[in-house]
Amino acid sequence: MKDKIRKIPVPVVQRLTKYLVHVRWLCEADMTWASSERIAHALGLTSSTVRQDLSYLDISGISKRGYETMKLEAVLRCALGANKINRVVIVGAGNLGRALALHAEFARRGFVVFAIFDSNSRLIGRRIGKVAVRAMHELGRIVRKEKVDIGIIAVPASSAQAAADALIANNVRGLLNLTAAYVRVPPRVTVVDARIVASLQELAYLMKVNKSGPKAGLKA
Amino acid sequence: MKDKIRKIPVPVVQRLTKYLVHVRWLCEADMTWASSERIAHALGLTSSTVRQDLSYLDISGISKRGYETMKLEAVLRCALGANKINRVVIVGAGNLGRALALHAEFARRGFVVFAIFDSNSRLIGRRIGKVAVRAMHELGRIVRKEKVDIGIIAVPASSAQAAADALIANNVRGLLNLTAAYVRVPPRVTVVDARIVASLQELAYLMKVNKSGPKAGLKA
DNA sequence: TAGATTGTTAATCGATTAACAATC
DNA sequence: TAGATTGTTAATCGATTAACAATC
Repeated sequence: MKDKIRKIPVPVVQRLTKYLVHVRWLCEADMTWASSERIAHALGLTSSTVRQDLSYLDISGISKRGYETMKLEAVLRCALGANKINRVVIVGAGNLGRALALHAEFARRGFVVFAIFDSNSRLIGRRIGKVAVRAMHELGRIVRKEKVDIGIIAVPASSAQAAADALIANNVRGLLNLTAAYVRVPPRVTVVDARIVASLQELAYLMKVNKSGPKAGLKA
Repeated sequence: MKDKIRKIPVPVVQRLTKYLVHVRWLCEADMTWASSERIAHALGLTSSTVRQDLSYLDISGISKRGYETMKLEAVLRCALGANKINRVVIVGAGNLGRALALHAEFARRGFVVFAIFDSNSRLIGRRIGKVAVRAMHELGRIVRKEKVDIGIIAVPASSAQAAADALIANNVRGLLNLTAAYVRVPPRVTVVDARIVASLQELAYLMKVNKSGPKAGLKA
């Protein structure tokens, strides 16, 4: 049982999100124990990687049994901050922005969408699930009032930096960038890119390479 | 001028997609030359990384000037296979699937959506942009007829594996997985995950760490 | 020419894998 | 007990950064 909370490397954090999904499923299926080998197999990893990763968490496994799934789920949620409610706004009410606003998975994982903004006046007022599209000039007021931490950027790439700047000016501390653009931010702000077209391009490249050269592309 | 085409590491491929976006913009702005230092600065990288990355491509820069943007765009497109048209289908006509089917950026980047499938009979026949939602039992016929290479999985996580299996059985060689589920595939098939909720969780974690400890989270 | 910038090699840094003693 | 499985250390592997001679 380790107690120092070491800073977890990014690749490990990315895998922890996968463990959480899988372990949640194991719990639902009433599996009370899971060995590193079984988890690894289920997610295309090695047991060594799994044990190394879980060693960042405040949990101990037991020889011959493995890890207790309920406890593992709890410590994963805790480490990832998945217990906390994260207050989110979406900028851009195009197809993607609207889809995300309606995405039930978000709320289920603790990401609550408080508002969606767009600069197109024809969209203003339109209801998207529980929220209505608002004008950009309302962004500051609402973000501050609702104490929003996270902004999702779903505007055209050419407006991405402007959207980021508006969010940052109103104390948003994290951005999820869905555009192809690179977004500059000050050090206190964290950005994660989730660029679907870039992922498709990566896929196309890997497929090209995989054509003759065997060995699958298990990644991300 | 190197001519051997080395296999490009995944982190490099991911950056190449960013260079392509940026260089396209430089071309449009009539910048004919760009140094590694300028590119690096624009994308939050070091010039060393940029030069190292570009050394995988069939291009030479010139001292004191840098790289010719038009030529760089061309070799990037070529290396990533971005000249080729990629034939795509989407499985799942929920909010996310529909948004992607309408996403103009796809077509512009050479990813043409040939069909969208759903198991919900109430959605069948509904038009989404240029395509209509089809029943799952039509998937095999259409994927084969249109020689589709790539399947985008936008179904609920619990159906992800079934969707993948259906696609793979019909010779699709690449999958973009938008669900939280882990998808098993044979070695000839390549998978890239683009899980938005996982990205949000990663963001939430990095924000937590970034709270006190300074030094920005520039990543992905 | 002098100075800027490339291309590449070597050094550093970090992540993954292997191995194995401890333990249930 | 014997065998399975953990936790951790050490070895390997790969990616990033630094440095610098070559060159325009």
